[in-house]
Amino acid sequence: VPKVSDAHLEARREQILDGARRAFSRYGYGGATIARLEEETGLSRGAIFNYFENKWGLFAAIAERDGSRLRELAVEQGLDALVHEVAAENPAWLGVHLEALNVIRTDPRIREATLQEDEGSAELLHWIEESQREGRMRADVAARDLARFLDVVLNGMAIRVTLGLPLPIEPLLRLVHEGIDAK
Amino acid sequence: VPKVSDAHLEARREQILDGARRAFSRYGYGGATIARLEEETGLSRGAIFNYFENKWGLFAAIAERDGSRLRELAVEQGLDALVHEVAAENPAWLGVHLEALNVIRTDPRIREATLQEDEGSAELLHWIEESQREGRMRADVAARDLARFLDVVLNGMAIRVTLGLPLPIEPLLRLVHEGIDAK
Amino acid sequence: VPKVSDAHLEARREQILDGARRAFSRYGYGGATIARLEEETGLSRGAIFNYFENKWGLFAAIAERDGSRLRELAVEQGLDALVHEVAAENPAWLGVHLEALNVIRTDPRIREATLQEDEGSAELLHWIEESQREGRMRADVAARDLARFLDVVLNGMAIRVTLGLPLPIEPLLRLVHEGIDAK
Amino acid sequence: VPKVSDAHLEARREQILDGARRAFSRYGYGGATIARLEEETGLSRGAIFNYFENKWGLFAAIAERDGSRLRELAVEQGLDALVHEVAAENPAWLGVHLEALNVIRTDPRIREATLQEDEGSAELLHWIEESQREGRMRADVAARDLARFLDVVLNGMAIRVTLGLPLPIEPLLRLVHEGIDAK
DNA sequence: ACTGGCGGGACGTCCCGTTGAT
DNA sequence: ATCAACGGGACGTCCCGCCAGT
Repeated sequence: VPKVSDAHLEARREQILDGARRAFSRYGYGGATIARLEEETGLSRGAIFNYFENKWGLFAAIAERDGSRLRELAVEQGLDALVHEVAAENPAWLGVHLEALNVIRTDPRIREATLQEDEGSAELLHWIEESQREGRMRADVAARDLARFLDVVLNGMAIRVTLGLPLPIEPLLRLVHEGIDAK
Repeated sequence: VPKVSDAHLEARREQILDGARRAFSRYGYGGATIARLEEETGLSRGAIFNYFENKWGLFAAIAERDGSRLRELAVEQGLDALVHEVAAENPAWLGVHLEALNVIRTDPRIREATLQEDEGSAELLHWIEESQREGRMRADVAARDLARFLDVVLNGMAIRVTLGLPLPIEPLLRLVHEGIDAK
Repeated sequence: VPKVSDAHLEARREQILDGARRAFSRYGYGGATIARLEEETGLSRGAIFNYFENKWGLFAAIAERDGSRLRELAVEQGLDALVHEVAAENPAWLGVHLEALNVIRTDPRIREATLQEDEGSAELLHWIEESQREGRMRADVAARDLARFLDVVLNGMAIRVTLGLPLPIEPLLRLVHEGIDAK
Repeated sequence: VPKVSDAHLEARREQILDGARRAFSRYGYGGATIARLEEETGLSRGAIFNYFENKWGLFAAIAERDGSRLRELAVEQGLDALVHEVAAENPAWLGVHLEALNVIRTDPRIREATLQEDEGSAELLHWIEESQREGRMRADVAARDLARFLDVVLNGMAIRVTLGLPLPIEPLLRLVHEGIDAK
């Protein structure tokens, strides 16, 4: 018989995830010390590590969700809405997404482990293929390459947003939709 | 009185910068421990800290050079040549460029210090304006916005390259030049 | 007002002592974490600390019983039967006995507290003196010294048994008897 | 080119070994915290772990030497001299010997790793066999069993000595000799 | 009576940068 | 100019025991 309700447990878990997400986003994985995780979650190490194996387990739980959210949201609500929202809010999961890429890039062990896996979500690809069939996206470029282009743009955009640099949303979307060269 | 020639001193300094660049690129700032810097440079702590104040000073010296190289090279040799070269070589300075952005993003003190500064190089802007005047780039979008779009694309591309993910150079360049929507 | 019978309480207490004895014997005092005590007893922290002040109190309760069992059993059932039994079973209390000696030896506070006390059980001494009077043990060596010799042999034997090293029972008993028996 | 002489390095290493030996002997492996190792060696963590991989590496280096010294000294200087010396001095290596046995007994990983190895030194066995051939030790008991008997006695004696309990040297040697000497 | 969520002290380890020796 | 021994701060983790909850 658990001491507290499952709802409470779940709420605590979310509380930890939310606080840790902020900490990881703001300070990066290495910069998010346990002390900062305590501050940001409002809980002690004892509490945090009661829900997660260790710091890496906590980050992994967050990164797994947030790491692909950029592409998922593009599919769900469309490119334009995504860009508008992200640019306006600079959500913490955007920082976690970038931080996850950092860790993959710089930690030798993690790098080997994760790069084996599938690149990107298949859903983005499906969405593009469907858009091509419906005539909304150009079909003379392979869907896979369109997906990679979008990945490039979204990540590049994420960098500017998380750095707090100005992002000209409308012109950028226009360029993405049309191209930069003079006609 | 120096025992060795100035040329020797300069060579040693470059030796350190080169080795450290590899280390910072591969492991990130935090992951590049002094021990790894020693390995990669082939010199000892004493030598390294004789030329640079501390680890941060060494990184700053490298990052200052490499941080803007992406944009500079775009101006110097054109977008296409840059993309081809970067994708093929994955140069160490590319990793340093991304790592510099990481540090700016995650280290509170650095963040405040650097974001005050001018955003990006003025040279990129000049080059774009010139291209617009010469009719090679579209003029119905502000040069500043074109520059930011290029920044987005180049950084996004850098992420893929440094992660070792496939980058479809020709299609990507085509999309950048034209746009993704069906005509 | 207790909700359960005294018999139940006593049974629970024994359950805890038994499980904890196994844990202390296997892992030592420091290695027997509360988590392992929970596993081994099948009860939770709350239950354990409801019956015992703290981890040390639990160990002390066990060690007090088991610490002198070696000598007690020698008196009760004779040396030969004891050696046979111990070598065959490697009982948990044997490990606790050794672990208690360790703790006394290495914990400064415990050391001072326990070494004041009487060395060994008086019963062993009485038994030896009686054996001497009855002509079963040699009388040309002081009973106190015979007791200490037996203590040495029993502890040394305990080390081999708990380590799982082979113990040649019959030859060993023969050598001991040739030392202590009356001619 | 080393900064300091090899003699200095070797002296430092011995200084660390000596201090750590005292700490391990007095407090046991777990009780010998890094802080206590610093106190006892008079050096900092930086110095200690410059010479040894980690705490376990330091202990292993000491234990490997001291773990078998009891049997070695028995061979080298004879049983009687050994017992006299050990009882009078309670040398730190005696505590390390016992502590090594503790660790082997209680640490699951160490246990598996070490119990595979050969039991005891072959030298003790050779010495006994030679003594048997020369008529100084009884030959009607297998040398291997005599060795194990001696192991039992020496370890049991070590416990009493390290605990600070009185050890009646002459009577004890007399009893042991009546067991092992040739008639 | 019993559970287990949680706080927080202490420990081993990592690693930066100083310093004194070549 | 270069080296490597060394001091010491900070971090992640372990884990004891309290107490709120049932």
